[in-house]
Amino acid sequence: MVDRRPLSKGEMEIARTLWDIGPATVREIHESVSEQKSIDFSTVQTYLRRIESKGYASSKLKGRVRTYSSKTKPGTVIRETVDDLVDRLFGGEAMPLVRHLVEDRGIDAAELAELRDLIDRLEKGGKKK
Amino acid sequence: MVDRRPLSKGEMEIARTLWDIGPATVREIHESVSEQKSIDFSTVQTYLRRIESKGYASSKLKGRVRTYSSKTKPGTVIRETVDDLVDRLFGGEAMPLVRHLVEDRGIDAAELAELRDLIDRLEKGGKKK
DNA sequence: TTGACTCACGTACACATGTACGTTTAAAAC
DNA sequence: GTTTTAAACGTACATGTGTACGTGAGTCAA
Repeated sequence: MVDRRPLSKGEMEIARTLWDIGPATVREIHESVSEQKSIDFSTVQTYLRRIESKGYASSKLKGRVRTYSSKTKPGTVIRETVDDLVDRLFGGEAMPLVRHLVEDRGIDAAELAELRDLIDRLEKGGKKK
Repeated sequence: MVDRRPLSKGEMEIARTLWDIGPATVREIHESVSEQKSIDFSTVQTYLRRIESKGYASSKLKGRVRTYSSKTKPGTVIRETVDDLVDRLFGGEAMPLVRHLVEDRGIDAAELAELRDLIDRLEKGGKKK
C-alpha cells in the first residue's frame, strides 16, 4: 500500500480520462476533456503534474512532448474514493447508495437485467471475497 | 434551486451526523462523531458554522448553547454529491458504480433480496420519474 | 533566418479546507 | 461570592485546489 495522497475531484476527472484513452500527451488529454467541458490547456497540464507527483501516473518526454501513463488501476482508485464517500456520507453503509443509484439515476432495462444476473450470481456463490 | 456551494468531505461528515441525530447542539454532534473518529470540539464547531454559512443548516442560541438544525434534506445533498462523483469518476454512467458497490462492498443477503424487489418494481413500473 | 507556433516548466494567486487556539462570558459548584 | 467549567466566537495558519499566465526553447513555414 503506497498510501498516496488522494486525488481531488478535478484531478480525478483528468485521471479518468488518462485511464480511458491510455498513455497520452497533455494535448490529447486536453482535447478529450474539452469535449465535455471548457478547460485551459495549462490547467490540464498542472493537473497532470500533480497527479504524477501524487504517484498516480508517470510521464516521459518523447522529443519535445511529454506523455503521461497511469500507474494505478482505475479499480483501486475508485474503490478508495467510493469507500471514502460511503463512509462519510452513509456512515459505511453501501446499500443506501445503491438504492439511490438504482432508483434515481438512469439505470436502463438492459442494465437492470444485468444487475439481476449479478445478484443471482452473488446469492448462488455466497461470499466470494 | 438555491445553488449552495457544495459541502466538502469533512463538512459532509458532520452534516450527515446532523441529519442522523436531528437538531442538536455542537456537543451532541461532537460526541456522536467522536464515536467514529477523534476530532476536536472546536473543529466540529467550525464545520457547523461553515455548514450554516453555506446554507445547509440554521442555528439558534438557546440560553448559552447553540443548536443546529438541518435545512436541507439528505436526499438532495446526496443526489448532488453522487451526481458529481458519477460524472467525474465514471463520465456520467451510474452502472459501473452500482456494479462496483454490489460486487465489492458488503451487500448482504437481505439487501440483495431487497435489491431484487427494487429491480422488479422498476421493471414493472417502467419509468416513474 | 526570421517569425509564428507550441510545449514544458516555473510560478502565482485567490479561495477552500482541515484543524485548532485564545478570549470572553455566563452558568454551575463550592 | 469566588473559583471552575464550558460555550460561543473570532481568528489563525499551513496546505490543498482550481485556474492560469509568462518565459524560454525547440520546430516548422516562408
